[in-house]
Amino acid sequence: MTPQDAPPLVFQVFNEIGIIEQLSRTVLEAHMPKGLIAPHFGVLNHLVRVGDGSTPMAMARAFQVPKTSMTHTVSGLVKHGLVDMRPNPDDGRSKQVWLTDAGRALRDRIIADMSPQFERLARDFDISKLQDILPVLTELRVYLDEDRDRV
Amino acid sequence: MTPQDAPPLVFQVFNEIGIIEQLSRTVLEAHMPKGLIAPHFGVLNHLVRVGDGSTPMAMARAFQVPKTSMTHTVSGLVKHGLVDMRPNPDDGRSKQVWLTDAGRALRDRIIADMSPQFERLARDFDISKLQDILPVLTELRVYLDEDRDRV
DNA sequence: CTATATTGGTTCAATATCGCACTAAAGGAG
DNA sequence: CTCCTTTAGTGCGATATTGAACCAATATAG
Repeated sequence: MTPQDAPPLVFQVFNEIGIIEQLSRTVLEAHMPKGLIAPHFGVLNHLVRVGDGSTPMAMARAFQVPKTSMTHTVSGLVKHGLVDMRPNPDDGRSKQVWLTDAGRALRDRIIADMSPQFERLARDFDISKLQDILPVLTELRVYLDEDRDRV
Repeated sequence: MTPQDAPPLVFQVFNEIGIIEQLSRTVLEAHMPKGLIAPHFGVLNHLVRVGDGSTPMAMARAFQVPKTSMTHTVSGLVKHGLVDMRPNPDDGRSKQVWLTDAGRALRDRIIADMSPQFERLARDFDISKLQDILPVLTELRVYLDEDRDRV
C-alpha cells in the first residue's frame, strides 16, 4: 500500500467507527430511563470506575467535551438525584461530583440489563476478532488524543 | 475466553470506538466552515459517493437518524446553497436532493484540507493495522445494523 | 371503485451541545 | 503585598437532535 492509498483507508475506518458509535449508543439509550441519555451514563460509569469525587473539569477533559456540556450533563444527574455536587475543599473555584446510592444502583442496573444483549453478540459474533482489534483501537485513540493539540 | 468475559470486552470496544468517533469528528469539524458540522459533511459526501438525487428518507435510513434530523440537516445545506431540493417526479410525497457546484466544491475542499493530517497519521501510525481492523469493524457494523430491529 | 393503512416530509416542543462572556478563586511576577 | 494571568464553573444564545402530531400522497384491502 502506498501512502496515497492511506487517506481513503483512514476515512473508511472513521466512517465505520462513526456508524458503530451511533448504533451502540442507540442500544445503550434504549436501556436508560426517560430523561437520561448516553452522556449521563458515561459520567456515572466514569465515577464508578475511577472513583467519585472527581471534578467537572476533570471529567470534561476525560470525555473531550466542552466544560459547558459537562455542566449541563452533571446538572441533569443532580436533578435526577444520581449524583451530589459538593465544594472542593482543596480549591474554592472547583467542585466535586459524588455518586448517590441511586446513581450507583442505576449504573449497575443498566449494565445488567444490557448484558444479555452483549452475551448474544458474544455468541453470534466471533469475539476473538474483537479481542484482536481492541489494542489497535486503543492505539489509535491514544494517537488521536496526543495529536489533538498539535494541529 | 469464557462467555462471561465477553461483556467487558464488548464494552471496552464500544468505549474506545466512542472516544475515537468524538476525536475524529472534532478533527473533521475543524476543517468545516462556520455554521456547518459533521452531519452536513456526511450528506455532501454521501451525495458525491452514491450520486445525487437521493431522497431525504433514503439518507435518513442510510445514516440511521430520524427523518426530522435529516430534514433539519438538509435545510441547513439548502440555506448555505450547497444542495438544491426538487420535487421527486416519481413520487409526489417525496423530494430529491441535488448537489450544487458549491456543495461539490466544498466537499472536495474539506477532503483536500484534511489529507495532510491523514497522511501524517499514515506515517506515524502502522497503517497495516488499520487495514486489518477495517473488515472486523465492517462485520460488527453489519451485525449491529441487522440486530437493530430484532430487540 | 372506496376505505384504510402506510409512507415522506414538515412543524413544534423539549432537551442537548457548545461558543462566548462573565465571575470568582488561585497562581505567578515583581 | 499588588498586578496580571490562568483556571473552574455558570449563564446565555444559537444551533442540533429527536419524539409526537400532523398533512399529503401513495399503496393496499375488500
